[in-house]
Amino acid sequence: MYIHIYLYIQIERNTLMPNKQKQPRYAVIKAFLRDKVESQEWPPGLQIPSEQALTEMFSVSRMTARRAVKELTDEGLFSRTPGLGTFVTTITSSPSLIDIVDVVAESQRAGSHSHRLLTIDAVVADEKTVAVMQLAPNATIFQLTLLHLNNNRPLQWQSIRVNPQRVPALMKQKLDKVVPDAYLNWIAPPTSIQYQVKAVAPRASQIRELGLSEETNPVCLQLTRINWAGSDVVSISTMLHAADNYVLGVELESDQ
Amino acid sequence: MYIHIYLYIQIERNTLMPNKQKQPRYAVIKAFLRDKVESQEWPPGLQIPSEQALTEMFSVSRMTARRAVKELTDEGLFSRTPGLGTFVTTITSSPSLIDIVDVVAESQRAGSHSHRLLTIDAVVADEKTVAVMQLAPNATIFQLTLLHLNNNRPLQWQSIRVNPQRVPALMKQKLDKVVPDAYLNWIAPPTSIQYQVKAVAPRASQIRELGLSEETNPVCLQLTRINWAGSDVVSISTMLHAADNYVLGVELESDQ
DNA sequence: TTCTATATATTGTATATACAAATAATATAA
DNA sequence: TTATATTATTTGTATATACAATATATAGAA
Repeated sequence: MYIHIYLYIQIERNTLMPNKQKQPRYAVIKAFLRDKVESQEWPPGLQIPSEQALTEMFSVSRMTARRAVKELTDEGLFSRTPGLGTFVTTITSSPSLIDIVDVVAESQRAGSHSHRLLTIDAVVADEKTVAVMQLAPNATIFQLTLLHLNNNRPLQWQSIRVNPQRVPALMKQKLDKVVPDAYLNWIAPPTSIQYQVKAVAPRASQIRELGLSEETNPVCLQLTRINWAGSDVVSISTMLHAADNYVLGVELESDQ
Repeated sequence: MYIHIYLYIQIERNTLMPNKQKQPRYAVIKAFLRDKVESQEWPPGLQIPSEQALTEMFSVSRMTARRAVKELTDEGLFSRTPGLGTFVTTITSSPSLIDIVDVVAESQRAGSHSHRLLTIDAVVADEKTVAVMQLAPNATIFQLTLLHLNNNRPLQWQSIRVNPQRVPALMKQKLDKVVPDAYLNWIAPPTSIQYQVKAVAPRASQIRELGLSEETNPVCLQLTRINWAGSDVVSISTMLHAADNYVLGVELESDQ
């Protein structure tokens, strides 16, 4: 049965649909295995066929069968133990991840983005910033705050603290024209990024700038982002979003 | 019996070959490549040595060199184009992920967890729940709310809506003894999980149960989690944490 | 010049093979 | 019976090889 389908696709490709690319064999096996798990035909905990068994089932080499199992294992679908076998994972045992959405980048892609520079200063760094950036005590840093807008409506309030040693010419740029993050990423491309997500109550000025109403006990989702270039901290950004506008993860449409 | 042999081998290793844990060759190449990128010797955008070049540099087969590059590519360190080459990625181009921390599981591991069942009812599902769970209109679901405690201090407020078709015997369990999530994962192990993160203002009852002070404009980080078993929604959980106690991502110690 | 074919470099897929390492079951010896 | 040794199964690492697919550079033809 499987072989029949495969040959059919081959013929399709060569005669009728020249653009329909052939699926690699390892991908076929991956799809087979994934379907078994997702359809719950193979429940969590079950041992799946060994590489040798898959090799015979699909008439491929062991390395090809192995690739399919390996990639799904990397995805967290299986767990393997040498000498024992491969097993369907219980999903609670695998860590869950969530995407950090860059709403500003999305707004820029949509062509509806603009921003307003609120403040830009050279200030003496507070203790925490000194510690994170590994600066000398009372060192001066650049601090700017800005408001990102989507279709001229407030989208995100952002504060950026910049390490002047990595971006000395920051104050000379026309940052009301260029988005500061774009300039920073140009001058000092980050090699790693740390994120933190937190719920906070916005300050009065932030309520005003984000256009929130003060009566309804406003709440913001705050992202803090540290950009590293090698072993140096280039910038620390704090980004505030109105809780109603910004949600991380899947849209679920459910209330509390 | 078996265990005795195992321990014996362990001791042999520890005495005769103390630290010499032989690293696989592909791991050596991975470490080499990772160091080049993290030390910024190879900046973002740079083309790295081809598989053939690495093969000669390390006197390994192409498949071994390829494995090193491939795994780092999967991690997001490199991007590859057939016919062109392999390049160090600009980190802004790769999506960022954040771990969803299960504070309840951590508290259980630490042995300091307890919980209090607040309510448990069979109720008529609201429209949104009917839609997500794909139930008949006005279908009955199980709804329970509970408070998780760590060292007898409020940790998380949780509401769970359960699909009775997948967990019919829920109401007969002693859920003041067993954590409901543990029972649900036992009866209907999830095959996939969706998360959502949001900032919310807690309700009066939640403020009281979480032990928050009402004066200070309390704020909570809310996780919503949908557990799937195959194509069925088993449960929808809403979890509330005091903003001060719960942070996703790295601890940064920075304020707004 | 411009277009076209060819060659080259690089990544992607696939096979066949070998041996190492870990686990479990079985056979053997004390 | 009990401890030890052997065997089989399974996953992990590594090599050598072949050909396909893609992008660029180069040489040749119009």
